[in-house]
Amino acid sequence: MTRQGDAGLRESGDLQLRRAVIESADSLYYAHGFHAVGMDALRQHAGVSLKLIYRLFPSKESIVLAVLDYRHQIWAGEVTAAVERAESPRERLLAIYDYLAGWFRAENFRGCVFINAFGELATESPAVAAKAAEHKRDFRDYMDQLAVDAGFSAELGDQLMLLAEGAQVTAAITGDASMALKARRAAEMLLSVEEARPVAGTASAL
Amino acid sequence: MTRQGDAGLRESGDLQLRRAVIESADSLYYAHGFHAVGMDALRQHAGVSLKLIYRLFPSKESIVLAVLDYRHQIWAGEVTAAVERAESPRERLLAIYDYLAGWFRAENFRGCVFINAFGELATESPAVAAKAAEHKRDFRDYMDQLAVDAGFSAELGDQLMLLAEGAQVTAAITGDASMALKARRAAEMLLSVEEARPVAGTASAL
DNA sequence: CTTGCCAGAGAACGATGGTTCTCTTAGGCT
DNA sequence: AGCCTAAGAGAACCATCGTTCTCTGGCAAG
Repeated sequence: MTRQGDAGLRESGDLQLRRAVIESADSLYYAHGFHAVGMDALRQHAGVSLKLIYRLFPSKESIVLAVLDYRHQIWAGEVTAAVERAESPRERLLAIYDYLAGWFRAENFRGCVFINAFGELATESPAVAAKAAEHKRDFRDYMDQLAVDAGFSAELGDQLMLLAEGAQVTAAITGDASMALKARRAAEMLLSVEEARPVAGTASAL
Repeated sequence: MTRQGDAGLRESGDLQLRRAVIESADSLYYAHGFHAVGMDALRQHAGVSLKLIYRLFPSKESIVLAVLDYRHQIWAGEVTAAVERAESPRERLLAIYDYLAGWFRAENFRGCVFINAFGELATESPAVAAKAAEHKRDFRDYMDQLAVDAGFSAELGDQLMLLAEGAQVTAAITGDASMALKARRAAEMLLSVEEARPVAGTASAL
């Protein structure tokens, strides 16, 4: 950990530091909003110097983008894990709502960070707007794939996604965690409709 | 329009001015975000002096709250009008999605101002957070009432509301206006389920 | 031990925010 | 006509932001 020329160790140290800064930024930004958390608050919470932060990131915007990447990975990992835990194709499609129910009840729940980031930063940062759009499209594609894999239409995946998004905003704004359950029951009804009238040309034909 | 003591005329003039400022603020805040629009930009767009603005409103926050009130009235009026235009109880429940479809296609569409305001200002302004919550609860109550009036359960109203909210955020972030139609088709399926199995203790029993 | 480099702490800087103040001017009343 | 009020324009004020710079101290190499 000594020589300047030792690129390997320096790089790995930087990666650890980056992660520490990102995790600090993540919790602060999520709790208080992006504008409300200045670089000084981040420096203090992360316990590093401003100089170091600006060696790791060229600007605050790049930290925000890194946080969004970080959150996307966490979200994708946890959602995938919840789905994998489900025991039937039908339960795989409904697992998202149980995951949301647990999340909504967390005491630090403040809605979807991508929706919040879009509302707060989209006009001043096209990069943030693009990241939010990418995240939502990714989630939509995932639900579509899940639906198709279970023998339903891709459109049903879209509909399940809309219910999940609606539950997230409504739970965040009104503070009503029961929205996850309401969304789940709506999803169950949608599944029952397509089960009664199966879609042509899907995996169910195999 | 002359004397200072003429409280009546002074008041009515102030009301007109208030409305002009609120309308300017509304279009600017919606287009660019709340933080991004300073008092000077508002002064310029509204064509009035800063001094006048601060005589009409004690602070920027109060302007934001006034804008939210203004938007809520517009939303409620337009949604109600769209619902009244529908010709069957079933169509009354679905009218919201056609209204959303038209809105999403507007070139200045940037999502629900209450969701955006919540994401941007909730942490620094409890009053804004409360207004957003009030708006969403009002919409939910309205959909619940519509559902009950049409002989469905109030929970179906909640579900229709979640679909509408999901469509708003998803359309705003991804720019995909077809979300309104997807939400409508999901809503139609939910209606068909409850139609097949009517709910006890509703208006249909009368 | 001396020298030189690097990181940390925090001041400094320029921009911008919301809010207030000053100065000027126009107009109605006695 | 002359004053008094009020309004407009915009500078001033103070805080805070993101970003950069300076100063200082410690540690490794020679």
